[in-house]
Amino acid sequence: MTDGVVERSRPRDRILETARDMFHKHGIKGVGVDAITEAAGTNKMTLYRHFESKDDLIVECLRANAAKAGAMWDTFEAEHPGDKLAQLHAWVRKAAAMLNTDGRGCDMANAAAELTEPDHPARRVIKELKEAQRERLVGLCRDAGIGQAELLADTLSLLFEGARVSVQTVGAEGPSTQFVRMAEGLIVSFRGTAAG
Amino acid sequence: MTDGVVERSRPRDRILETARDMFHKHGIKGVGVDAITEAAGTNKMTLYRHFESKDDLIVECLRANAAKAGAMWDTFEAEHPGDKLAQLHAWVRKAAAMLNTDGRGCDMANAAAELTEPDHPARRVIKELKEAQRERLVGLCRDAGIGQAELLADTLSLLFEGARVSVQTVGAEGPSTQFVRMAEGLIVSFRGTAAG
DNA sequence: CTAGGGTGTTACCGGTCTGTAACTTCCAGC
DNA sequence: GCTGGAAGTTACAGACCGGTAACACCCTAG
Repeated sequence: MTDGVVERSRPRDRILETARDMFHKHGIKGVGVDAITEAAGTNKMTLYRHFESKDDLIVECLRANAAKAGAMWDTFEAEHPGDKLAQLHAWVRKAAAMLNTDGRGCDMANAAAELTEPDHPARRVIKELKEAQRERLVGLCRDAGIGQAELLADTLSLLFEGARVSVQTVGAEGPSTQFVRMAEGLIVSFRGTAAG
Repeated sequence: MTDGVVERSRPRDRILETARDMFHKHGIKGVGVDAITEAAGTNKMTLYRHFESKDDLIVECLRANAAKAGAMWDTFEAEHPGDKLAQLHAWVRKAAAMLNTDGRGCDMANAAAELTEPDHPARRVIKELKEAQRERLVGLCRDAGIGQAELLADTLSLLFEGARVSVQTVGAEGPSTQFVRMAEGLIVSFRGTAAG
C-alpha cells in the first residue's frame, strides 16, 4: 500500500486527502469507502459522519482539487507580478511538467468519464469548475494583450486536455512530448495577429 | 432501457455489439455482465462460452471499435480518391461531427481512465490501437505534402482528444465549438511552411 | 430419425459494495 | 473528576459483482 497518508490531523481532513489521492490513482469506482478509511487510518462510521455519502465525498474531492489548482495560478502571479505574458508561459511550463510527472489525466475529466449518470451531483460541479478555469485562462490571455484571447485560451486548453489523455493512453513518450512546442508556437502565432 | 440491440444474429455478435454500446454509454465499471447479456437477449453462460472473462470482452470491444474507426478512414479515401488534402479536411469535418453527435468521449480514453491497473490487458491494446491511429493520421498529413507532418498530426490529434474530453466535462457548447476553426487554421499554417 | 453442438435456465459461490445500528472508548473543557 | 461530544469498533443489511456447475432444450447436419 502506497496509499497511506495517515499523518495526525483531523479525521475529516485525512479522509478527504486520502480519498483525493486514491481516486486520482485508482479511479472513483475503483476505490471503496472501506479502502479509503483504512488508508486514512480511521473507519467507515467516521467517514459517514462527515460526508453524507460517497457521492458527497467525490464532490468535495473535486472541489479540493480545484482549490489546489487555483492556488497554482496564484503562484504564477507571485512569480511574475503584473507580467501576464510571463504568467502564460509559466502556465505552459507547469502544464508540461504535469504531463511528465503524472501519468493519470485530469481528475475532473476522469470523473466525467466514470460518472455517466446525467444527473450525478459531480457533473454539475465539474462543469462549473472547468468553466471557472477557462475564464481564468481567457483572462490571462486577454490581459497579456492577445487579440483573440478566447480562441487562444480554448486552443491551449484543448491541447493540454488532449495531452493529458494521450499520456494516459499511449504514455508520456507519445504526442504529448510536443506540447510545449505546440503551445509556444500558438502563442507566438496569436501574438503576431494581436490587432488589439 | 434504450440498450436493447436484440436483432436476430448470432449470440456472440449480439453480446459484442451490446457490450460496445453499453460500455460506451455507461462506462466499463458501470455495466455488469448480467446487464449486458440481458440487453443482448441472452444469458451469462453464453457470454462466458464466447469470452474468457469480462476483461476479454472489454478487449474485444476495443478492437471492434478500432475496426469501425478504420472503416471510417476508408470512406475518406473512397470519397476523395488520391486527394490526401481533401481527406484530411474530411477527417476534420468527421471529427467535428462526432463532437456534436456524441456526448461521450473516446472509448479508449475512457477505458484508460477507468482501468488503472498498469498490467490490465486492455492497456496494451489501447496503446497499440492509438499508435496505429496516429500512424494513419501522420501518413495522411505527409501524403498531403505537409512538411512537419508528425507535428501537425500530433497537434490535430491532441486537439481532437481534448475536444472530446471537453464535450464530456462542460458540454458541446464549450471550447469544442471552435474545433474546426482551430484545426483548419493549423492546416493552413502548416501548409504555409511546407518546405517539402 | 438421430446425434451432437450451441443455447437457455436455474441455482449457486465467494467476494465486494454502500450505508446503518448499537455500543464502547477516548479526550478536551469545565 | 466529571461530562459531553467526537471518534473507534463490531456486526450487519441488502444489493451487486464476476464466474461456474448441472441440466434441459432445440435445431440442424448427417
